[in-house]
Amino acid sequence: MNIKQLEVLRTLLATGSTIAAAKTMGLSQSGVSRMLQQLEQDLSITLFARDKGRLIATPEALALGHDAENILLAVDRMSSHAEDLRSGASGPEIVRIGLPSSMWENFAPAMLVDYIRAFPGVRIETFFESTTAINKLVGERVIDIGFLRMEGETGPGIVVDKVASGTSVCVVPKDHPLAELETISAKDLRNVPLVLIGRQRPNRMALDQQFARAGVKQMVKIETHTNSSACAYVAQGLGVSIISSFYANLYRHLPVVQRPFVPQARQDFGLARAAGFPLSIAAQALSDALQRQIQLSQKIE
Amino acid sequence: MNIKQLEVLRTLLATGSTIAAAKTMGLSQSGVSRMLQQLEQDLSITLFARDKGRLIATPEALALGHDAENILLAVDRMSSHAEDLRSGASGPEIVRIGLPSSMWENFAPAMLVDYIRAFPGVRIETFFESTTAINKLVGERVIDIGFLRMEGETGPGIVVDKVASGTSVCVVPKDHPLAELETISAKDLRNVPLVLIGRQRPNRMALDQQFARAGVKQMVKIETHTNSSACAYVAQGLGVSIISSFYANLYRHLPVVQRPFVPQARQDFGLARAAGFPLSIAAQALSDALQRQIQLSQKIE
DNA sequence: AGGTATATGACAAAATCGCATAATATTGCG
DNA sequence: CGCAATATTATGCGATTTTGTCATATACCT
Repeated sequence: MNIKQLEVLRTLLATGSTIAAAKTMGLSQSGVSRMLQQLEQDLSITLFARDKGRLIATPEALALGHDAENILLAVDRMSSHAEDLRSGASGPEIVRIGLPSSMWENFAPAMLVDYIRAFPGVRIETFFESTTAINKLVGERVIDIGFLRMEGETGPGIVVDKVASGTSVCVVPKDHPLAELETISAKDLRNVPLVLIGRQRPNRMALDQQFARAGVKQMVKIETHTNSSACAYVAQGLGVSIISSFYANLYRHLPVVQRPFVPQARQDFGLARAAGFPLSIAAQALSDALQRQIQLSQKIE
Repeated sequence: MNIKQLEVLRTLLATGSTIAAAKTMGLSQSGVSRMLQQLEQDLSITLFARDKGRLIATPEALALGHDAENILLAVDRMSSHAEDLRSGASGPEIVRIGLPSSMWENFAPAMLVDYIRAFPGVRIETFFESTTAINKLVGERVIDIGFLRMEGETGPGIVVDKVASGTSVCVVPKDHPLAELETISAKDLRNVPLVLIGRQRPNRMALDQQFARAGVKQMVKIETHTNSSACAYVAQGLGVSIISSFYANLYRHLPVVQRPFVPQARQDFGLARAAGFPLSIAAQALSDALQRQIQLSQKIE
């Protein structure tokens, strides 16, 4: 598979014939025909039916044509990006911080109130993203410092300092029968509607295995991808969820309670920055403010 | 530029040398070296500095390496998609919906409570993403339906039906002097700390121009990228923000008020789905539940 | 019969790739 | 300090593969 072949697929879908596609692409008709055949061979799938000497797009062609479009758009973006980098642009000094989406309502505002008191002139940019995205954006120097879950591997050229930890807890509505238990295990969740996050992520797979070992089939009602939405769904009675106590502590204001989910898994959280690039004074101070806010948010009342 | 070259870039960033990259990729060292040179020539940019006979990644390499990764991931997805199409694989039916991050706390849970009452057996997956990301994910068939701002262009092969609208409002803390005004204009925001979103997006650029035309320099204290964090920052007294009334209505529970920001811009919001693929009954019902929840959220009390 | 469209044989040009080697730098040891 | 060993990138060269065109065969429709 190569980029020219994907352009052929896109153009064939748009024009309907090899002759028209050839004209559009500045190639010979036979060249287009060969490239189509080569792409079909590479993908081991028939993209166009040959019906009485004419090409008819198969449903597979339509489906994969979209994938091809995505690839070609990504290629265009890369080319544009390269051009932007060549021409260069710069702005005033700011500090850019990446945080999980769970932190926008209370944690981040409180942290910034604290920070801005001491650094009134600094301009802040906040990104609420997933751990994976923050990892990437720190590596790309789009973000100066980023709070993320430590899940083993970070990108190349990134340093992560551990700043917090948590353990797995089950979050249930305040008035739920399960709220009366001291601890909750997979066995307690038989036939209980679940709201789960992190599908296909390592911690989620470990959780799935805990259920499997307990011989309990998960009754997943809602999959989502943020701790915040999981807590909100629990508060609304849509099910119970299993997340880290670190995040659960950020949602004490919701009508939910948390119980240790046994056996408990541990989660570590860190602050990521690019290796080899010392933080500016402003950025280091924001890092300090973040850690003060972590202390406050995890304090047991 | 070709796919093999992008793999070379990715592998070089990961391994640091042509010898290691060659080993990883099953190529010769000289082949890797040539492909890197060819890619640099194609992009007209230096990706690696040659420092004493060794390659040192430039910032450009790190930035473009992310683009390359996106392309390669898209290629992998296409290959996997082709394989799925060949094998005719299918799983349990679920509905996957994309929503802005602003909706996780109240809107989404309420919508799902409503929906699940009528469709108890359907499994839901929620993605809280930006308009751009939702656009992409709908196009890639990762998301079945996605709520997004209508900003002119959607991806190819996507249909967007308008389902809501809003106007620009200034969100200020309840007890702020500006709360006493009936309407707020750029002139009223001279020397007022601002919390703004959507930097480099079209609507934000239009807003910037409004300030420029009024001769008012923006005192941007915080840049962020979600309506929810903007409202939270305003509630904490970190500044005032200008967002759509549609989103402001989702945060009436915060100690903030909204005033028309004049001259008022209008925003349209739509529900996106893939063109040519009719929604399943379950997906259509979720679309209906979303629109009912929109009616409820925008009701004036 | 003429027009339209795709597929294929033959061939040339371009690109890819590996081998061998040159050039440069670092490291360890006497 | 000098030298050998090792590590790394870049380049000349040749073989192989891929790309792409020309000419033409084949099929279908009017």
